[in-house]
Amino acid sequence: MYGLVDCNNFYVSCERVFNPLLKGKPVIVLSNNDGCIIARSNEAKALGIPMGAPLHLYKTLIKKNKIFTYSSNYTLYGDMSSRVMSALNYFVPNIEVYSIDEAFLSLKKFNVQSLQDEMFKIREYIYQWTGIPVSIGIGPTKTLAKLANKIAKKKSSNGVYILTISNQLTHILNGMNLEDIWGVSKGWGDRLRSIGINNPMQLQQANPRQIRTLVSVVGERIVYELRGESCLTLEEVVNKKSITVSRSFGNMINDKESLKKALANHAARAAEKLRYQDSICGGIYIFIKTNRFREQDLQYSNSAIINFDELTDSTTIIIEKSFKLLESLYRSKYNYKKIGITLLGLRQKSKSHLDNNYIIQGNLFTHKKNQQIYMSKYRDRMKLIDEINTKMGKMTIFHGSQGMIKNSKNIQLETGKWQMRSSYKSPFYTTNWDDILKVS
DNA sequence: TCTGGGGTCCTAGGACCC
DNA sequence: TCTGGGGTCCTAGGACCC
Repeated sequence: MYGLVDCNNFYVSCERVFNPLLKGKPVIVLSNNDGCIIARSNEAKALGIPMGAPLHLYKTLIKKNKIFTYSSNYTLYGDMSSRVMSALNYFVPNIEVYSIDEAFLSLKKFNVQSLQDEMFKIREYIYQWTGIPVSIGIGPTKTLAKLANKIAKKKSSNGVYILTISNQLTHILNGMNLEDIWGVSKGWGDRLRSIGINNPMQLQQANPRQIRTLVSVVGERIVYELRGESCLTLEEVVNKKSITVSRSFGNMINDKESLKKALANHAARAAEKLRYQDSICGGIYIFIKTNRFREQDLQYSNSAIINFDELTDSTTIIIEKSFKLLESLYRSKYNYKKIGITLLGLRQKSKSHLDNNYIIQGNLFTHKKNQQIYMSKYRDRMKLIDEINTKMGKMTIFHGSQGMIKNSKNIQLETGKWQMRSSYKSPFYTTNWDDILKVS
């Protein structure tokens, strides 16, 4: 079973820890520059304030109802987040920190009978230790755990809900909207409805292949996950694959020097984050934008990428290269609202010794029309492939020509274990070789 | 007048290789 | 000289998430 722990109204709850008078009162937290409303207490939600709403549209409502309003304090929220996560980790050894306020749990080692009591206990302790209230949803797949969490948030559940494959699930899926399912947006919901799939139950019963043609392998996975067949595994790896720092300006900016100043700051912050996770980057991406909400203004949005000759974590180099890109993007006739930088091609610094440990290069599994797995090119792979296929039994994992092997990195011998990157072409995949053997 | 910031993954298609 | 089939690598753009 999987669990999903979600902090209730996280940013608001953080503010409440340090100001208990806010309990029971309507509270909202604002984005950078106090532009948008990005967190709401239940009381504020009840007053009809939507997520992400621009503040200026709700000024009168806020005044009238005496809603407590806070600028965001990300340092505080980040710190509270790590407290919650380590408290959680104390009870559950295998967790995936999914976002600042959410974590997936692997509950394989827990006794199913006592699961509910255990979860109530964990919830209680987290509140005691951190002051943050959480909801816990449990299900046989990540997608169903997500769904269970939604139900756990309702008053009648007392913060914990366990979802199993049962008539109850059928009932629940029938009564929900497609968009209540993790991974289904309004866009996909519309596409699904256009072929007569109107609720999650109908999606669960749909032909996976048909869903795939409509919304890609990602949608196909959702179908299986709703059936209780796990396609998504716990990803405990923490390192980011890209790092972005961007901000909107309070006032619009026209001159190049001010843009450079902002960009240098963002680049320095990004490089800091990069070093913090002990990585080096292979290139950068820069973008600038005018204010898209001012339709009367001339609009301009542009970006550029540069790949470095050598991987680096040096602030000076990153700033220097970002200035070069800015030169190519800057046009003096526009007023700019936003600028940002993304570091690309991240690699683990301390693991770079693995580069010498390639065992196999090239394509391993290929999906042939006759559904067979075969070896593509090199004779000396044959033995190994045979062995792998034997162990895997009936389970076939295949992939297309891309992605699986980037720089021959998909299979590495590390501390005596086979590890494998995910297969993008099969709805079932795992990143852990042990899991593959277990499944087979 | 005022509208956030930071991520991941998948697909299509071009260039190139055997 | 002509041709077919298969594989790799890379990027842009478009989805989705919190």
